[in-house]
Amino acid sequence: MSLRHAILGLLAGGPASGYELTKQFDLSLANVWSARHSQIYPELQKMAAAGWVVVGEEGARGRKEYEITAVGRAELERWLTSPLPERTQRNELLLRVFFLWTLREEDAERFLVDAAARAREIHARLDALDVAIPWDDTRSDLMGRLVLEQGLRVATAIADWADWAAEQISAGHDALHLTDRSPTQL
Amino acid sequence: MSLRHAILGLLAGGPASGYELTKQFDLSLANVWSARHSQIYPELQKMAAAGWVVVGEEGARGRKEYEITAVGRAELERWLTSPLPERTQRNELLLRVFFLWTLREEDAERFLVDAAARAREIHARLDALDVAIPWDDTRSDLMGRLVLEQGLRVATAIADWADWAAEQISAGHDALHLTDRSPTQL
DNA sequence: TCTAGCATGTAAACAGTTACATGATTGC
DNA sequence: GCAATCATGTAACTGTTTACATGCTAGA
Repeated sequence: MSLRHAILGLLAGGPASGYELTKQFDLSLANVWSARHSQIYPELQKMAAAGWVVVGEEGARGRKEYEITAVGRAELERWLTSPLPERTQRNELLLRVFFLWTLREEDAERFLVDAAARAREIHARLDALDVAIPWDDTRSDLMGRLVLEQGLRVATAIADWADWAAEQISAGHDALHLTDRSPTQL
Repeated sequence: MSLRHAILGLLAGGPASGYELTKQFDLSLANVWSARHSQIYPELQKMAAAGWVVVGEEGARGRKEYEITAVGRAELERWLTSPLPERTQRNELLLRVFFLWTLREEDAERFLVDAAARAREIHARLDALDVAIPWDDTRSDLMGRLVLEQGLRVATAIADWADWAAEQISAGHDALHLTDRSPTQL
């Protein structure tokens, strides 16, 4: 599970309350990982029980500030240097593309044209973010820029692919007559 | 939820048992969606209760063959033509990159070099798949090729990004001295 | 005969989302 | 006084993984 490590990573940047962590998931981490407060609060309790974090200052309105411990830092490092799990990442866009043969050609093509538009929207949103953020030359901001750059590159790749894919489909419909289906194995 | 729609899509290609569907998730759909038999069997029961599929032939060893119904086909079409949900897709690679500033520079760089190698492995695996599959000119195989092509393009984009990112990190360490961190907002 | 693969299921645990629930404080 | 927002939690439900559990059949 990565949620606890995401929290650990955020706390490595300084102590924070569950409320503040929730906001960081909605802002900083929005494009990379998401978590609701209803998941964060219980997780912080488990992490405290495991000794990865401790409650430091308790402020107004029941505010509890969590700090990362030495054990927590060690766990964060262990996680960062352990091999990435190679589980299949689910991709609903591609799942749908796989079954696009069941639609009429024009609907399949529209799907891909929409997908291209969506990818370009995401690119534009990330571009705007990049401009809006007052990046400095800290190492943490460098990493933020690296993350954003991957977002931009992948969005571009997907937009270009979707354009190309839409063409492949329309190329089929005025040239040869393709049959409806046959069992496939990707 | 997409699992039931993935199953619907597979059954649109012809009737199949839970066992056969499980194999299709492991083979055809491996790069796009995953599901275990322990999720598939109960899901088929729910789909049958909803009238999306029916049990047709029952064969040896308790084999039950499921067929998609007209209701199921309508639901598949509805799903394919409905807007893609825009939930944050979790990305553990980028999550880790975000916290790479907590590592020593050489470890952060190694992380990215490894990420580039991983992306190239994935690319090679997909390339091999492409060659191994006896594609025909059906519409379903066309869609399979589109899916595979996106995999190749995204893998390339990530490999190139990771090379570039590793350079950005090593560029930092012999030039200016970056401070350790400061609050960031991506 | 025995092994591999066919074939189906359930249970427990974990992860994540949505909804419910409550109360304090700051600033207008 | 009231609204916004700070602040924390729990419960119910859905989705996913891992482990448990069982039995049949074809072929070597």
